[in-house]
Amino acid sequence: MTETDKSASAASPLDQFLCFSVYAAGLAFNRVYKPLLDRYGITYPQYLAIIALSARDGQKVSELGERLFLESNTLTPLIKRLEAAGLVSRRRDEHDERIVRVSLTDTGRALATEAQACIPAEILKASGLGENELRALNQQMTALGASLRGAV
Amino acid sequence: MTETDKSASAASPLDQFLCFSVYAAGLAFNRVYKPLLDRYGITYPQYLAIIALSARDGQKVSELGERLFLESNTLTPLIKRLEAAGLVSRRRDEHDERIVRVSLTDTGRALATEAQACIPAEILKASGLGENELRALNQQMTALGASLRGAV
DNA sequence: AACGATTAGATCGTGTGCGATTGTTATTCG
DNA sequence: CGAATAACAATCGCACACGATCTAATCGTT
Repeated sequence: MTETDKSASAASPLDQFLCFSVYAAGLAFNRVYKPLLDRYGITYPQYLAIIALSARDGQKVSELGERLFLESNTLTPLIKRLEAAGLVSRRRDEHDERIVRVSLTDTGRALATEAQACIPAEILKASGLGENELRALNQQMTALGASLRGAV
Repeated sequence: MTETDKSASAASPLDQFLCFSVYAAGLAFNRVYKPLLDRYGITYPQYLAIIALSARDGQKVSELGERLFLESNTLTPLIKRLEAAGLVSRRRDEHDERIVRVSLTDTGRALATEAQACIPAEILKASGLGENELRALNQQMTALGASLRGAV
């Protein structure tokens, strides 16, 4: 394993970039999840939104956005697709009509439960990591994200 | 710092997902890069493509795709935008007309040089990591991507 | 030479991300 | 009270990602 390793492709300057390995790992995660999620008819970001909703129902769009690091311009259409699929419901807050609260439907909650029961194990296997390694890497990536976000 | 830490948002099941911390770090990288790249009028994926091209000129679209883990359906429009911006040139291989070879123009090469001179230092700073930590994390993410890709 | 099979890239439709703007509903303050 | 302001979600335009399909060029076999 030297700097002239050709196992996958010739050495590339991209190999030196953490941003690139993160980008590429993100693409790879997406591709591993896709066939698993196709069974449920949802996309990977939709899956993340459902996980976030499974923690607490009736979250505001902006709260969901804080958890997912997304804004209404991305979330509104995504949530509407989940609504069209019958997985979530949207309703205006009765005390503040500016706010839209999102909840899982029974179907959505069942999907969240079922998906969380099968998928994580498959991902763990695909990652090639042990549970402890995965947890450690997760912490580092969480910290990295926090640093990058705070660096503005 | 307990499981009820509320510093950013209440604990979320997403916190347990490596895929999510990677996803969120990817979003965060994108947002750190955006103002830096806006000066050059390019996007983050375009920047990665230019870095990949700076290693070797005249790469095939498919070679570029192997480096970036993308396919022609994504790369063709991206490269055409770079061409429209005057940063790369596209020409058919003279021995095999199916192949399109992509090269940096002088402008594109100058941009690659300049961008690589300023940006990595800013990113290192924003990441909150030391050089060694960054290198170690990069290796782990590269390995993770390789595992996920091979797991199909 | 001629045919089908393979390869390379381009194209199309859908779903994110995101900067910028808009519309509507609360809140603040004169 | 009423006008300015702020907050919230929605909308719009553009640029990725990606499955699916298409076209054109080459290769392999006979």
